[in-house]
Amino acid sequence: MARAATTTDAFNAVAEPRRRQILDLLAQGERPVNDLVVALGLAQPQVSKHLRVLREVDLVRVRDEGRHRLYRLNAGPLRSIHDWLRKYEQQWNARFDLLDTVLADLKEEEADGTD
Amino acid sequence: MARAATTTDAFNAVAEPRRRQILDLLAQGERPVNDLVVALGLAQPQVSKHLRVLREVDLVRVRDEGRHRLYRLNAGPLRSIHDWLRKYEQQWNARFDLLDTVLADLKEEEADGTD
DNA sequence: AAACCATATACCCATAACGGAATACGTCAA
DNA sequence: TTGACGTATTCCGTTATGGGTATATGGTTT
Repeated sequence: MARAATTTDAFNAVAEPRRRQILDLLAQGERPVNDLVVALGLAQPQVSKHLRVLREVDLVRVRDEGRHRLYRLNAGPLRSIHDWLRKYEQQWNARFDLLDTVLADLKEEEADGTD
Repeated sequence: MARAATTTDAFNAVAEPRRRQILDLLAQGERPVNDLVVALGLAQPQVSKHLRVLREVDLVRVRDEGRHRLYRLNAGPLRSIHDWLRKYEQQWNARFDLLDTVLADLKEEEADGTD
């Protein structure tokens, strides 16, 4: 088997930095493709392809306006990532390693009676 | 160019479900590889390979204990994901779509005077 | 030293990514 | 209708994935 498709879920879709940039831009409001092309400095086909991936995991929605296609953010699927991360929130400060060390030190002192 | 390596950053490392499972297991405490093998129902080499990826992005740390290698979680790098997500937290309820719709409706009514 | 246990690495395969370039499609203007 | 514009799709090449299986490495016990 190969790596899971980028369209599998939000985790995979968002692993690509350009796609995060696109979402960041769309967070400011609806935009046509060409706006994104300019803002990202990417070729238009690549942008369209990234948008397709984002559409497939429902991170963006489209609306046709004449010959333009206006993309907008749909942040909902990001919630699954946030939910998964929640259980780690208390651990990022690496406090636990520190705590371990401190506790070990205390235990030693207590055991050998050193000041 | 191909997809960014899984070892590029936490985003890519964590896109693989098995690796998230591994982190979930390690969240409960330090464990030797074989524990994970049993818990995941995966073959040992695959687990070692996933652990390598997680080590390379510093999401896990290792400690040698005789012939065992005890892996433990290092949640720090997850923070970068959380930080990126933060700007979207207020948008998950899709309230903005709703707002768009309402505003559009109001505009229409205002324009054509139809009740 | 030999046998054994725990883990890591090497090699193979099928799959798909991403960027580039060319082109197809759909809408609007003249 | 023809042409221009905005966007999507197709095809290509390079790269690396993740699982499978075999094997290497390192520590422990006898």
